[in-house]
Amino acid sequence: MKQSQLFTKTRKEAPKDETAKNAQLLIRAGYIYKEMAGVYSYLPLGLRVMKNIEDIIREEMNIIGGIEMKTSILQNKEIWEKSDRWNDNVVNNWFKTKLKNGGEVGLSFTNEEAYSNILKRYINSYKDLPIYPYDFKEIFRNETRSKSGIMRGREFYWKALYSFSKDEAEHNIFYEKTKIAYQNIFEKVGIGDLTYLTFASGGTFSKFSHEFQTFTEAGEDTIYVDEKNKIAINKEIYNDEVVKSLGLKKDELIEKKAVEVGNIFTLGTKFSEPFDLKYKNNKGEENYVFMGSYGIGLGRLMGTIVEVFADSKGIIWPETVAPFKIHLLEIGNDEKVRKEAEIIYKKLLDSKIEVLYDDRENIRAGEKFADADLLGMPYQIIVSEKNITTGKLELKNRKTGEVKMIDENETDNLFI
RNA sequence: CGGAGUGUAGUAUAGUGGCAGUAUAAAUGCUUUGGGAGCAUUAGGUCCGAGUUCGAUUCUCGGCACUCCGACCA
Repeated sequence: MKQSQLFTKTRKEAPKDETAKNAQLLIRAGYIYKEMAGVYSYLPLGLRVMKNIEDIIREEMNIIGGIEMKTSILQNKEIWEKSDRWNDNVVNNWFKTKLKNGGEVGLSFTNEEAYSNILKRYINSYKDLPIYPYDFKEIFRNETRSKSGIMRGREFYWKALYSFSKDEAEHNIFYEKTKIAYQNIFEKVGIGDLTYLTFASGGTFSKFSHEFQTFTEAGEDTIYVDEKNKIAINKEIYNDEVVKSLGLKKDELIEKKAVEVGNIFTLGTKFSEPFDLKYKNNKGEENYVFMGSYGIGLGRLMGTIVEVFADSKGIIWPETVAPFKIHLLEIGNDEKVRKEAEIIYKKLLDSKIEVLYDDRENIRAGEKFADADLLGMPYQIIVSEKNITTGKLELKNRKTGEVKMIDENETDNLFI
């Protein structure tokens, strides 16, 4: 993409109504636009990051048998009354609205009810199970206080998968698979080393649920970490008994601030009972379906990546999620430079390498460099008069700052 | 939801009961061109409502918005 076609602009100064680093940088760089507290629009660059994250998650979900669908945003009150979660005393952060005929609907706030209700129509026999539907979806929560930029919003985009299994044993097999899938996802988006499987409070059907917590001072959670075994315990359940039951030693645990980027949860029959979600086994006996839920907040994940990698100059995207892999900078107003940059731009496009080409005219070198650092593409290729007279290009690694001089024809195979 | 604070130009900030200033972004011209350039010119602003006052951006009250601390986060 040519940068001259991009309507967003960078800003030097952070907005006064944001203190979270992720929001400050993403707004300054033109990835997101703040609509109101806890509500952000995703601008062209921001959307590209979200889509990259979405693709990584989708791939892993499909590998473990996930099947993508899309549930509605407007939610039927009657369905939520079955699980008693329409009740304001039970759930106090719904966005509810009225239909013209006076009826009430809600903006989807989580997905258990929607899935249980739909799947009841399609699950009859043990032959129908297990199944693992999921969707990517906007979720709305009327938080009394949203904060931390895009890490805790009133409107956010998430992936939620629900597992429908015949029994607990079958459920457990899938549950273990999702742990691996989740760890793969966090590896792929670049925060694997910083992300720990964390034991958190379970529910009726299991002692623990599991969160994936990423170390960052921007996080809202406190966890106790065993770095050797790569597991952690959330402060909310941290006590001697829990430490012991997990085979850990208290004096080997380190306290850390972290953000919950994903969680997996055994639901058991909590929802299949109120929805009367049953199947017949091979003896004709009826049993409740055994459920689990598996969520990842994409905006929160994107914000976490910014928090974790940014430096004083701006954002640093891991290659896998960067809106463009390469930022091609044309330096100086020179016809020869422009022609050379155009050629390289076309070559990169032909090689299917995603490139943002800073073709803006009459912008000084310093400003282009500063913008490129703020925007945070993993590599910058610099074309200038100085470079083309020697037949070389400058390749700069945004993260390390390392600069390599490469031949013009080397661009073909550098980034495959 | 409890507590605290802030609303001034597109953005970031000064300041004042009596003509609202600076930086930056924007527009025009000239110069400049490897780390957010220089000069000149132009355009652009006091969140909304009520009250006090000769006069309110400033003081008072109400509303709205935003931020922070806490609670909540199924």
